[in-house]
Amino acid sequence: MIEFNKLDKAKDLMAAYLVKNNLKTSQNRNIILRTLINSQEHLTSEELYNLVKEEIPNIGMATVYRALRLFCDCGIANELNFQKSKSRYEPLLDIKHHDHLICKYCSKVIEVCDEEIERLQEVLTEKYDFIMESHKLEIYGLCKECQTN
Amino acid sequence: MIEFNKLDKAKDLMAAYLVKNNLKTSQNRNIILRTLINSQEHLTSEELYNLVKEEIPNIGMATVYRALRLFCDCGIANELNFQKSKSRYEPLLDIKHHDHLICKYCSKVIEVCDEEIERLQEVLTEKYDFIMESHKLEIYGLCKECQTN
DNA sequence: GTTGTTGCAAAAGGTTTGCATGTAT
DNA sequence: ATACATGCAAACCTTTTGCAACAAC
Repeated sequence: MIEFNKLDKAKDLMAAYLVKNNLKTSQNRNIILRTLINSQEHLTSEELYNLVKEEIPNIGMATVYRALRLFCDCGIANELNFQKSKSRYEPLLDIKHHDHLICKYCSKVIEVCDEEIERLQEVLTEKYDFIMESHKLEIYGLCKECQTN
Repeated sequence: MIEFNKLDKAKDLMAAYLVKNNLKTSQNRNIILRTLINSQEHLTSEELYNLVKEEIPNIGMATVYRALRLFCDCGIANELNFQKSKSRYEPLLDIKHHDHLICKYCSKVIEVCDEEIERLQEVLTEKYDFIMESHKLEIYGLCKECQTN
């Protein structure tokens, strides 16, 4: 059984995008990409910046932002806006659309998927002659662990 | 048939909140409240500020922000964050929880409600032993009118 | 050699806060 | 008379941008 390698797939996606847009490869961007993909969390730009800084001490915040925008354009990452004025980013590879349960107390994010809700959303939008391009469902509350505290 | 008066209800809610927290009434805040409630749109703070300015030319932006925070604390209004770094506010009175269809082209917001989706969200959260406190469903796409353009 | 990438600093954009003054109780 | 509300300006925080130096092709 061959283990699927997310990072390689991300690199391929990015390489194709770079070629298509006449952009150049860069060491820094590759490291930012690896750091984002290997982290299983939904990082803020600042968290990602701090992680990357361990490897590239003099990296600039702007470089991280520019890389993140490029990853979103490639389809490698997704920008999430759970709360005002602080974006988080999630790798997008080979995951179906999913929703988020967000714990208000520990800030943990649980990814969930419900086919029936997805289907009903389509029915709902059709009722309004609305063409759905994307959607997000966020449920805020108290996770299992925080309930005991 | 007596028409339900949203503004009066909002005023009552606010009055109770002010008393409970030893706050004072204010002319400006009342005008901001009326302007918000009477507008049926999802205003940004700036849009609200500009509307209020017609009545109180020298009103400050800070006053609008302070009022909006208070309205949210009262349960009179709800802060929406459809896109990064620009909040919109909707009056909350006597409306059931609802979701939003947001047109990416004309920025129109359609309020919708689907009981079945609401119910399935409860089932979903129970599956994860998650206690839901609030949730939001936002569907982005192309509204009926924009499809013909 | 040309052009994209980077770090830095400055700017931008939305929101909040400090402070002296005004206003409600 | 006390303490909250206000307008103004400055501060704040996240994100973007201009620019000269650097790196990839």
